[in-house]
Amino acid sequence: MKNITIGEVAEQAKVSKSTVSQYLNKRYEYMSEATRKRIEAAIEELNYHPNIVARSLKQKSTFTVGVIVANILHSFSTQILRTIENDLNKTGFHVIICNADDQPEKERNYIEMLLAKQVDGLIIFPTGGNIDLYEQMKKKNFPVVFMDRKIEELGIDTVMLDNHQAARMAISEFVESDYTKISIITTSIIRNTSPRVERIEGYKAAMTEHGLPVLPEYIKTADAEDLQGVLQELFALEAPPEAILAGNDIVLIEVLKFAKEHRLAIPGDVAVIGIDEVSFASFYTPPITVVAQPTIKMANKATELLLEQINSENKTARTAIYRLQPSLIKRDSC
Amino acid sequence: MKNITIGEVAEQAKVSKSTVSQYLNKRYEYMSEATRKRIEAAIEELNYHPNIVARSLKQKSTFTVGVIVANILHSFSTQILRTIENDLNKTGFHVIICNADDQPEKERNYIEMLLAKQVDGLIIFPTGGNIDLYEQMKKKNFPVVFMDRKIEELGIDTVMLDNHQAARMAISEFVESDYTKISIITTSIIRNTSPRVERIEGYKAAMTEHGLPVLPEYIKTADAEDLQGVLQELFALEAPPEAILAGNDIVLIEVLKFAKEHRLAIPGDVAVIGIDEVSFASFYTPPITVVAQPTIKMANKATELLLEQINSENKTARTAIYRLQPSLIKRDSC
DNA sequence: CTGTTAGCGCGTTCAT
DNA sequence: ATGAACGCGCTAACAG
Repeated sequence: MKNITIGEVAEQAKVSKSTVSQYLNKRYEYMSEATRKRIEAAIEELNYHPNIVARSLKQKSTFTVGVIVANILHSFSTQILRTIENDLNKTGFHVIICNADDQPEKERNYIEMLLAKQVDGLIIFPTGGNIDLYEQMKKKNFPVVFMDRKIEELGIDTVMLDNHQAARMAISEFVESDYTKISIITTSIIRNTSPRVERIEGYKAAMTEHGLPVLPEYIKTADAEDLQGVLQELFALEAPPEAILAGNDIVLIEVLKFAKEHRLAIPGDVAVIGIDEVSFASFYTPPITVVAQPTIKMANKATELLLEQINSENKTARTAIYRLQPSLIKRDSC
Repeated sequence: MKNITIGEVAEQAKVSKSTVSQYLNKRYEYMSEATRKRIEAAIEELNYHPNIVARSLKQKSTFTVGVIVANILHSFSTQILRTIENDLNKTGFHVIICNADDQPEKERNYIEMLLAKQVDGLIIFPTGGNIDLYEQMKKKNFPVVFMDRKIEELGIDTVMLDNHQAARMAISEFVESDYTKISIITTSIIRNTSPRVERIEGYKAAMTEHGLPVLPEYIKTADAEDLQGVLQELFALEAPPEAILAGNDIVLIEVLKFAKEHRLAIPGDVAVIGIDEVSFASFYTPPITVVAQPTIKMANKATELLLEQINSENKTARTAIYRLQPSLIKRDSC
């Protein structure tokens, strides 16, 4: 019923605890063949498994990292999560997944709990609402990497999309197809998260470059539940947009719903490009053109950076923001 | 740089460690207002946070549970995961997520590691390949609940869909629309997982009830990458099916791809019903009829059962299989 | 009300 | 080659 300990193994094998410990840590150099066999047998017989918690207490390493996503509803998050989990497990780490739900208070809680649990590192999609905590970890040299969003002036490794480029690619694509009335819609969160801001900036820059006017009424931001209303407004305009850039998968879905309900032909009545690849893009009618994030590469990079931090003693770790390039997947919605 | 301990707080506050411990555990009944304040101040000043690992070592509880999904690629898994995480976090538990990738060896590894890490309980989508481990946990009275798949004769709490009913609902729907040549396609895994088997059984039973022949060539099972081939075969038949029941979201996607590529009109050339709700079902062209699993309820039930087990000392826990009912979401693909 | 003491399970010198 | 003893950070009697 109860868990057996190293002591009981030692007893069973007629040796001392430390000898068993040696064995467990594969330091059998100074150990007779005979005792080794005995220990092996004892472990087998008792079905002994070392208590990692106790080991962690001593060794200061739990082989566990925490991942805090801003919002688990985005397909982007789950894709990233999937490959982080995969990468990290290969290295023998477990990952505790937490969903901050875009709420800084939740994020704060998670960070504190995870630190108290002595995780070896953290990958965070920061809400931006806990600068003090971020700074504290940075100062303590605790392994952290940010994903998707950057927090300026903090010097924390960050991997994110080249959002400017993502917006540009989409706009160029629209322009090539001779659309000029182009709208961008993003989901809003209270804080000005960098992806949202940057995508809008990129949109503006690209529009200007193409000699197109930047009209505020074409730039929309709303919570998921208000998206239909926003779309109503957009199409009630005197000059409704001919093309919509959906800032993420959730927006894209709402746009497609709207188009369906209002019998707007894509791309006839309105062209659409989404940021973030979605499961149905390739076989939708029409197939949806999309600017895809290199989620696998991003996740790989993040775990790589984190492991580097975890395994390096030197505090002179140079930090950087890694911007990965999006790719346009041309299909027929534009 | 280093973490501060309860000892340093005690020192700072001029009391003993145990008094600080009392304070931390909110047992300030027998503590002078003054010392309480001092401790509070010391904690604040030192920015002290208790080391949960050390606490766990003593208390035998890590407030962490592990969830091992069979295959994280299924939307069903991620939906379940999402609400388990949510439910459990409300109760102060963290969740370590592992993806067994349908490989029993991986599952075995995860179970052993998680147990060694002293998690308080496990929710498993069992591969079925580690009966000995399951039995062992059961015997030790270790909190476990199975999700989605049952392992017979083990007496472990299990929450799963009424798969028979799911298949029946779909078949009835097809029959009501006068389809008679009905095929079912599922993804295969080496082991005979119960959902797959039960859905096929349900299909057969329903077909028979409706006086329809059960044709082996209409019952297909394949890995995701072979699904297109299977569909080829199906439509190369002398009497190709008029309707397809897709056993899960992955199959559904492949069916829709196939239909698109081969210009098969839905439901004109082939009617389709999927098991598992998908993000695009409601606004696809045509909107896809689907048998949805009550994922939220299932996850709620699982965490409820797990917490019950964790919080109960009595080993007379009666166990059961909880079958939740699917619901048909009628749309236009059939 | 507060301090002393003794573990929790394991790893690590330091002797032997 | 092996064992005794101590410490990791915290909790829990038990004194006082």
